[in-house]
Amino acid sequence: MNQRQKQILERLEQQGACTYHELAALFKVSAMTIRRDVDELANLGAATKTLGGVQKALVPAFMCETELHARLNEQKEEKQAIAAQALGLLAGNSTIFIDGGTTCWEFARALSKKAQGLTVVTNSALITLEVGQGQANSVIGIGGDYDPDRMSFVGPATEDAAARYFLDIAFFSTKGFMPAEGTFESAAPNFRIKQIIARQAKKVVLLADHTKFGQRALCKVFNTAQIHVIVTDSQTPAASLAILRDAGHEVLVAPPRREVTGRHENGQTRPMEAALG
Amino acid sequence: MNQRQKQILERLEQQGACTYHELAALFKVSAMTIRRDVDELANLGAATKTLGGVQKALVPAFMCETELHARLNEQKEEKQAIAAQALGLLAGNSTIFIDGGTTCWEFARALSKKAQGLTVVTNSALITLEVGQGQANSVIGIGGDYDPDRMSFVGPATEDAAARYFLDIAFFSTKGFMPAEGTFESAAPNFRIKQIIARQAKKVVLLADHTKFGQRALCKVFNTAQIHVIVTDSQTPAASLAILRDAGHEVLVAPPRREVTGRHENGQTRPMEAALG
DNA sequence: CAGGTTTTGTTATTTTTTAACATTAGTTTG
DNA sequence: CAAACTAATGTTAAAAAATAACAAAACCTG
Repeated sequence: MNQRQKQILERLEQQGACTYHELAALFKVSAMTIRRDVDELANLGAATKTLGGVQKALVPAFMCETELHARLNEQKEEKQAIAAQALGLLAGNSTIFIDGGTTCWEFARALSKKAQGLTVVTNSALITLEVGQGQANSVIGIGGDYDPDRMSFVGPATEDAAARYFLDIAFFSTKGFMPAEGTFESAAPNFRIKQIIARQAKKVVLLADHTKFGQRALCKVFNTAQIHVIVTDSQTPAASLAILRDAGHEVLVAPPRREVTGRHENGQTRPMEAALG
Repeated sequence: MNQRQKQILERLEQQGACTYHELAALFKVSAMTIRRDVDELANLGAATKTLGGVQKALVPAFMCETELHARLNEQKEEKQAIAAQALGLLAGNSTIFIDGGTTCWEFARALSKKAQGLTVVTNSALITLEVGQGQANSVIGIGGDYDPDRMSFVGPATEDAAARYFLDIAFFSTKGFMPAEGTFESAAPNFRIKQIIARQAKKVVLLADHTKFGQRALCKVFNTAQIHVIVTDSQTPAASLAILRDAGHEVLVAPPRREVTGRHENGQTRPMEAALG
């Protein structure tokens, strides 16, 4: 990124938007040059093109550039398939817990569109917003110290608050899952909350796509024995499934999802660029 | 919003982006009609215009179509001016509370850019995200029953959690403010939380633009005597200010914000629209 | 300094946007 | 029920912007 581009961004930060003409005059270069600068900035996601100019990037202020945002899109297909499958476990009027992981986020999205009448407890701010916005289900948020990287609440206050709730079903995602051992997380903050919730839930469900299988991480959260149902996708090795079924666990395998029909195949993350054949 | 517009949004939800031609063919109407539909959607913030078409709004999917979203833009200038002014009340390393109103949201936005090292307690999910994302300040969220209309947590669990925190400064917004009486809210849910927090804060600050003055609403929250500082904008009648100052309150009046220099005078919230003299 | 590369400027072409007006459909009202 | 009005849609022409392709300048680098 050249000097001029940096200055353009600075200006955007103050003004919000500029026309090409304005910038061309300001830097005493041709509009075409500005145009090229802006093209790059837009490609970087640092700014947004408008009709005759540029604008401050309007990506959702939160969840931009976060590492979470990237994770949200990994194995998206599988996660959606798992989410759809897990929906089948819900009965009307249940009280459920949804964990803050990315697989659970897909589950929450699916749920907020399809399910209704549920009471959803969560320590994830993202899931609170997602489910709450749907209006069809009520949400109870567990507060505490906010962890922006996970967009969820952690810490002692969260643990205290979690202890209030006794639920029908608790849905968890995980960093890693060894069928013969249990689930693993890479960081301590949220593992205690998970344990508290699981202990007070009638049914514990684990949502884990095939990439989670065989992965260990820093700390162990659940023994496999604590988990009643495992939902995974079709790419999980049969051997793993067998171990779980032999041990008496209910295992749901989500079928691969159907192809999308439309022609727009790209990822759609930035304006402009669109038409102009 | 007409039927076609709703369908456009649905399609965007799936595809991410469409061209005008595509939509015109799909609905068997002229491109001009689609264009007009999209213009409206873009104005609502429900979608984003691109060069030859539309795109899924980059705004957080939640908080669109909500009545809150609309309120966020009312008196935006004044609110920003007030927010900037209120920033001056902050000392380093304070622990503060920020209320869930829209004025407070502007304050949170300003704060997350300018301030650092603060501990911010809030029962607003929006503010949690906003401030948390900035990384410069830590956030403690107060959980409870989630109220999607306000994007904040309310109810007994929230009240219990609120009772844990003793703060240096608490910032509140309000529905209505009668200088000789106090502040008013239209709904009961959040008034108790405000009272609890205010009781435990060393300093209580009210952020209220001129439109709040002289308005009563369903229930009274604070007596004016409970409020230490009032921050308002320059359009508030001098008589009101006098009453407050005579009663010994600190009153800050935010000066009108300087004009933007470029030609882009609008609030920069949506792409396109920009140039084209 | 010659040769190459990168950056910038110019121009012509295509496409989009806009605005103004014409048309149609839909509603109200006498 | 039709006239009169209103709202929605379609059509067209003019203005502006985007793109692409090429020309010129600035900048290395050997």
